[in-house]
Amino acid sequence: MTPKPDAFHSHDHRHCSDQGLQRAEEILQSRKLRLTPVRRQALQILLAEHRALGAYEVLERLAAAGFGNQPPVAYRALEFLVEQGLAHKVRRLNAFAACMHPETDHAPVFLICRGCNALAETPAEQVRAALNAAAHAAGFTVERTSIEALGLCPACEAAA
Amino acid sequence: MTPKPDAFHSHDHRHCSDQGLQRAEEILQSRKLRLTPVRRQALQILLAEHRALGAYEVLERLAAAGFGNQPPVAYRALEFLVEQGLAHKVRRLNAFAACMHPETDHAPVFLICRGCNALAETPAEQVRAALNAAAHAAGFTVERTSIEALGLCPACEAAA
DNA sequence: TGGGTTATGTTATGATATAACGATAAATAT
DNA sequence: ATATTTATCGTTATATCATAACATAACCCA
Ligand SMILES: [Zn+2]
Ligand SMILES: [Zn+2]
Ligand SMILES: [Zn+2]
Ligand SMILES: [Zn+2]
Repeated sequence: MTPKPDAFHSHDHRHCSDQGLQRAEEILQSRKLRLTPVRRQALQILLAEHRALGAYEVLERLAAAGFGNQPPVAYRALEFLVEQGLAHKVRRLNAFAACMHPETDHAPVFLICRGCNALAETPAEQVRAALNAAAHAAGFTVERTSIEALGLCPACEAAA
Repeated sequence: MTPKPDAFHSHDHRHCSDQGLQRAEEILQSRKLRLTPVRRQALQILLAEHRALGAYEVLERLAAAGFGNQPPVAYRALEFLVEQGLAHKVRRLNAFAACMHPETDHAPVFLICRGCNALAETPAEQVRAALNAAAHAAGFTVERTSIEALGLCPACEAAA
C-alpha cells in the first residue's frame, strides 16, 4: 500500500501550512475568538515545520517578525493556540507543534523521531480507548492525556 | 469485585516501601551496579509517597539527610534510578516517582490525580500494544514511550 | 465617546536542568 | 599492599523553560 502523506514522507508542505491557517481562521471565527497578528504569526511559525519548536525558538521568530521579544509574548500566543486545540505541547520535548487536524481527534498521539526531529500526530482512537479502559479499571476518571513515542521514523531507521 | 490495593486505595504502605528497596537491591546486585548511599536515600524518598516529586524536592530531602545540596546531587541520583528502571520521570509534572514494579512492565502508564496528586502506575499491555500498532502503521520504530493520563482518582471524583 | 474587556509589551523572577572541574572513594591490576 | 584506573560525589556556574505582575494599547459595545 502507498504510505499516507505525513510528516515522515515528502509532500507538498505548502498545503499543510495553508490549510492549517485556513482551518484555524474558520474555527476561531465560529468560536468568536480572534486570531490576532501575534497568534497568527505563531501558528504560521509552528506550521512551517513538522517538528516541535521550543517557546524561545518561536519567540525569536516572532521578534524577527516585529513582535515583542520577551518570553510572555511567545508563551501567551502558544497557550492560546493550545487551549483552542490549534497546537499541542509535546511534553517529552518541552516544545510546541501545530495540530494537524484541529477539528477532530483532539487528544493527540505523537511519534517523535530522535534522528531528524520530525514529529507526526497519528490518529489513535485505539490507544486512547485502551488507556481509558485501563484507567476505568482503576476507577480513575481521565480528563487529559499525553501519549508520545520516541524512536525512529522510516527514513532514519533505514539510514541506521 | 474488590479493588486492588494501589496508590488510590489505602494500604499498608510500609510494604510498598520496603519491598521497593529490597527489589532495587536485588536488581542492582544482579547487574553488578551499586546502590550507593545517595541513590538509596533518593529511592527511599521517592518510595515514601505515591506521588511524583520534583528534583528540587528530592534535593531538599537529600540535603536534610546530610548529602550535598546542589542540583546535580539530586539529578544524578534520579538519572541513575531512571536508567535502571527503578524510577520514572513523569513528563507532565517534570517530576519523578519510584517504579512500583521494577522487574516487569517497563514502559510505564501513569494515572495522575489532579485533586490529591496521587500517582498510580497501571499495568497497560494493551495501551502499549495499541501504540506500537499505530506507530508501526506509520513505519515508525518505537524506542521509548510516555503515556500519562491526568484526571481524578476515585476518592477525588467522589468528593467532587 | 465612554467604559469594560481583551490583548500586548515589559520587567522581573521562579522553576527546571546541565556543563565542567576537582576531590574522593571504589574496583582492578600489578 | 600499592599503583592505576574508574566511578561517584561535591561544588560552582550557567543554561533552559516558564510565569507573576503591572503598565499600555487595541477592541467592542452601548
Ligand atoms: Zn492535534
Ligand atoms: Zn527521522
Ligand atoms: Zn503504597
Ligand atoms: Zn486524588
